[in-house]
Amino acid sequence: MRQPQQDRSRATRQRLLESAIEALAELGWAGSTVAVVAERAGVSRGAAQHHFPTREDLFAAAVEYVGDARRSWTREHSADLPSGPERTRAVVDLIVRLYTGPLFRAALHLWVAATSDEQLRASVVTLEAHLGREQHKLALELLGVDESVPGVRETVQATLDMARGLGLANLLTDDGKRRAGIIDRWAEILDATLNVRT
Amino acid sequence: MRQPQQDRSRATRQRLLESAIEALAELGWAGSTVAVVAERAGVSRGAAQHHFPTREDLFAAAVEYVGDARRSWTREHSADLPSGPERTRAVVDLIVRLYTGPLFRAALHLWVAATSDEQLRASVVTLEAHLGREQHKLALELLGVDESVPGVRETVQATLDMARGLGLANLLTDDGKRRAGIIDRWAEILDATLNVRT
DNA sequence: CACAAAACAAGCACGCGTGCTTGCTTTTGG
DNA sequence: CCAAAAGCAAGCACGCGTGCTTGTTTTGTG
Repeated sequence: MRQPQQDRSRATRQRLLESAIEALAELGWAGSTVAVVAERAGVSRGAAQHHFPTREDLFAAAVEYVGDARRSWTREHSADLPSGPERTRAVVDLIVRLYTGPLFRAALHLWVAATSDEQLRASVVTLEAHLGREQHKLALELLGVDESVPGVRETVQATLDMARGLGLANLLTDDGKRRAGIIDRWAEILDATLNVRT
Repeated sequence: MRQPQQDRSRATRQRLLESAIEALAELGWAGSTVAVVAERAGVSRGAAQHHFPTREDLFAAAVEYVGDARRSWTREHSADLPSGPERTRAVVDLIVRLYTGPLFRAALHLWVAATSDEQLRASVVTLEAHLGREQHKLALELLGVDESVPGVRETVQATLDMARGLGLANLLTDDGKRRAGIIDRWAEILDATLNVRT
C-alpha cells in the first residue's frame, strides 16, 4: 500500500472502517451489509467497493482496525489510574470496561462470525493472539505484579477471562450493578492473593 | 399443544431440534438454514416447515431445547463429584466444562444472533435469566457455601463469569492446557477465599 | 490548459434462503 | 373398512445481498 496522495480517499476509507465496526456492534455480522456500512459512512456502495473489492476485504481490514482501536483505547485510559490502595479496583474496572464497550461488542460479532468463515478466522486468531498477549502484559504492569511468582500468571489470566465473561453477560441485558459488585469483590481477592506491591 | 398420538411425529420434531442446535454449534446462525437443519435431521424441508411454520418458530423452540439440554447435562454430571479436598477443583472444572461444550457454543451463537433479532432476544433473555439463577444456586450447593456470608455471592458469580469467558476464549482456538492451569489456580483461590466447608 | 488516472455513483444479473402452494402417503377415528 | 386429518415431499415465486460493469466527477500532472 502506497501513501495515498488524496486525503479524501484516506478519510473515506477511515469512515468506512469506523462505520463497519459501528454497524457490527449494533447490527451484528449478518446485518452489516456493505450497503449499510456504505450508507453509514455517507458514501455510495460503489465507493465502498472501490476501497474494498469484496466484503471479505472490508471486514479483514475492520479486524485490524478494531484491534488498533482497542489498543489505543487501553493505552489512553490506562494513563490516569490512582496509585493508592484503590488502584487494584480501578485496574480491574478498566479491564472490565475494555470488555464491555462497543469495541468488544464488535469484536465478539467478529469472533462468532469467524467460527464459520475460514478466511475471517485466520485474521481474527492472529489478531487476538497478539492482542491477548499485550493485554496480559499490560495487566501485569498495571497491577504491578511479577509473573515469575507461581500462580500470578494464572490469576491475571483468570481476571482477563472473567472480564470477557462479564462482557458476554452484558450483551443482551445491562448488567451494571451486578458487575460493580463483582469487580469490588474481585479487587479484594486480587489484593489478598497477590499483594506484592509496595 | 396436545399430546401427539404419533411417536413418529415427536421423534421427527426431536431430531429437528437436535439438528438445529448441532448446526448452530458448527455452522453458526447464518449457516443454520432450515434446509441444512432439515437435511441433518433426515427430513425434507417441507416436513420441517410442517412442525415449525417459520424459521423463528424453529429456533425459538431450539432456545428452550438448548436450555433443557444444559440443565440435564449439569444435573447428570454433578452427581459424581468427589467429596475430599479436591472437590472444589472438580466443581470448578464441571462449571467450566459446561461453558466449553457444544451446548454452550450453540447458546453463544443464539446470544449474538439475539442481539439483532428482537423476537429471539426475548426468548433468550428469559431463558438465560432462569438458567443463570439455577446455575448460581447449583454452584452454591455444589461448593457447599452460604450465600448470606458477604462476598460469597459475588465470588460465585465471578466464577460463573470466568467460566463464560473461558468458553469464549475456547471458541476459535483449543485452549485446553491454558484452561487447566487457570482452573487449578481458581480452585485454590476459592478454597482460600470461602473456606467454610467442614 | 489538457489529459490521464483515480474516486465515486448507478444499475444489472446471479445465487440463495425463505415462505407458500400443491400433491402424495400414513395414521386415526367412526 | 372408509373417510378425514395429519405427516411429509417437491416445486415455485419473491426479496435481498453480493459482485460486476458502465458512466460521471474530481484530482494530480505534463
